[in-house]
Amino acid sequence: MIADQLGLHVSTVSRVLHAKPGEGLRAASSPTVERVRKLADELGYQRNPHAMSLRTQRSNLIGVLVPRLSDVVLATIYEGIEEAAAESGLSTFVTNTRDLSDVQRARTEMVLGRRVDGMIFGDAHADTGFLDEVAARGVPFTLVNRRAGRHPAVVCDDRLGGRMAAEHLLGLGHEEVAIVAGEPYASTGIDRTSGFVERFREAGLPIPEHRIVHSRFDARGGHEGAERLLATGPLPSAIFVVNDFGAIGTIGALRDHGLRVGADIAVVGFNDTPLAAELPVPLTSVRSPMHEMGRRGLHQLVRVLEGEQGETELLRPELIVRASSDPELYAALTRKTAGA
Amino acid sequence: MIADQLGLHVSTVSRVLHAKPGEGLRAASSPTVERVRKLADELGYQRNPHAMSLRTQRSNLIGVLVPRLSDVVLATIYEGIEEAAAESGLSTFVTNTRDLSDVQRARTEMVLGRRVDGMIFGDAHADTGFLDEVAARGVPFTLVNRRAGRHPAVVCDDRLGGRMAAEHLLGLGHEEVAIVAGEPYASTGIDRTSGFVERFREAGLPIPEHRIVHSRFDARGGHEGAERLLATGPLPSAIFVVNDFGAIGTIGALRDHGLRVGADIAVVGFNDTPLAAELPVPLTSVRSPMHEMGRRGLHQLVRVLEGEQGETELLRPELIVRASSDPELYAALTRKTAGA
DNA sequence: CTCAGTTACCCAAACGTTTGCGCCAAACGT
DNA sequence: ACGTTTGGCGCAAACGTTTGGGTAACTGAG
Repeated sequence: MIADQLGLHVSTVSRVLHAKPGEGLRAASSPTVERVRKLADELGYQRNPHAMSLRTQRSNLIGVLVPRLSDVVLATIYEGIEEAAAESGLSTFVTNTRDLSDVQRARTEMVLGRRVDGMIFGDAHADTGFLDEVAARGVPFTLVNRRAGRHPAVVCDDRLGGRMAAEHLLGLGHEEVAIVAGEPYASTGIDRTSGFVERFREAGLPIPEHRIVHSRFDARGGHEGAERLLATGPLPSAIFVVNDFGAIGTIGALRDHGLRVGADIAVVGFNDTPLAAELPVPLTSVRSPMHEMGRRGLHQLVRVLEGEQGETELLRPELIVRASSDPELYAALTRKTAGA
Repeated sequence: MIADQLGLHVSTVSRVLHAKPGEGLRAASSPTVERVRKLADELGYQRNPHAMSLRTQRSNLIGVLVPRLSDVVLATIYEGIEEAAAESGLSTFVTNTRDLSDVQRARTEMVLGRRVDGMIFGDAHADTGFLDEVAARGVPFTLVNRRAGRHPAVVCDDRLGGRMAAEHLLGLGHEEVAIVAGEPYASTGIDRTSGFVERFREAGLPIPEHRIVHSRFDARGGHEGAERLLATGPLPSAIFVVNDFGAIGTIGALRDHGLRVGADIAVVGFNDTPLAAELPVPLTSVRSPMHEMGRRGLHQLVRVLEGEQGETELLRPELIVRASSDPELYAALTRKTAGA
């Protein structure tokens, strides 16, 4: 640090530059403080984070694991995390695990090897074995996107979201419905499905097993899931797909089968991704506050780092009705097209 | 390091553990080497990266700036970067700049403050002022996604991609075409547009100014761009949108105007995002090798870090024809629907 | 004038590595 | 038997901070 080339000791400079306003009052005399501050930003001084981390055993780094960043849902959540982290003076480290357990393990070790202060998992599996281990090692972490076990998590109230979708379709008179349920290890898919199923059961319309198929979370997954659904038994009048990308794939499959979404069959997605509204037949979707989820997740982690108990938060979803399920909106849409 | 609690000096252990195979032969005797190695992974030893970075002045960290990670194009490029980085023993630090110059500056300082070894910019602006400054400061970096000035960059051959789109539409007999050209500061939009324009000019069909509108790169941007296009003058028979998300927005706008994509008007996008194929009317798109672009970008940076000269690479695009522009494919599509 | 109580600093250890240098002993050459 | 090489390792400095513990000089009370 060249800053002590104005005759001061490095420790004095350190105190001046990094004393918390609450404590460092007796750091130095105000003239010295001025001199130091001045020279510091004249030289564009930035403290060396490695030296600091080494000394303080704190890196101000946090590691984030997600299944795929190219999934807009996770990317948006991560944007929230990063934004909140920056506000708290933390930096984040994000990496893909493709939802593979061994990659999760490997990347976790990697990230921990970088001496992060804490972690955020966006790719928790329902089988909590791995997370339990991590917790047992004393690593501070929180979950976002998916919950698992009793670990603190910030997620959408997915069960409620599923119920909302069900409520909507029930209100439209649908009785034969099917679900593209996502991966069986993801709480998002599980909870959304069970909320949906639950509401239909309450309405006296239990959904048979073969009307529920699992699938990957991307467009291809939704496509394949829908194909399997269409291959077996009579056509449902509506399909609930637990994520928008999957819904888009499902729409593609329906199109391949000559079915018009919104007219021949209703489709409801989840997350209300920005694309939902722009689709040729706009997609009804349950909106989840993804960005906010990331922000809250980071805040929870900060709490944990401060020694408090992490809490689980359920964020409220909201149903956005569009033409893919609402006959009136669909009619309005085709009216415009016909009029052209 | 507790590992020297078997009687060895820390320096010896250090040598044993991190000698490059090429040189460290005289590090220690093979029995000692064994003992050290054994204890090391018994204890799960991981070297402290902060201490190491402090000592060696190398962090093995690289900073990545992108406009938005929630744009699947950038997210995919980043996945490539991260994958290649992991293979090279590097870790990456990614952050959004929302394409705002002051955020770019601020985040760059932040990232540099973290003492990264180099940077990758995915958000270069055509105005190279900022990048020139960074280069002048001696920061090693490469560009991906967009090129700018003479700085080494790995990008799609966007001009060629634009020509391909033009060629395709010319082949189909289109004469009145329009362009939703993206942000005016992004080389992607600029080059794709100019390639397209160039090819049409060569065919004796210059495209008038008012048929080219700028737009944001997201779905809303494409929507608004198309609206402006539709508000002025006679309808074109085809629209080239410089990115898929924008194309989806454009499709939404066309739908709002009662136009059937593929029948009343052709649309061609760019990037061949996974959604393109799944749209109700599948989208013709110029595929760009996004993942590979990220990988190559990282490799270029590694080269620069090794003191070599960074090179600019143009990756080959590929035209994927689908129903949104091809009458036959569109007919096949509606035939299926009608047949249901 | 003395002495306690500030005020404004400096000192030095410690964080965990890396690395040039040097030392000892064994091996080697003649 | 006596230099010389070399294998195997230890020493200590250095990287840039933070932080508990000083210690002078100054201040004001008695």
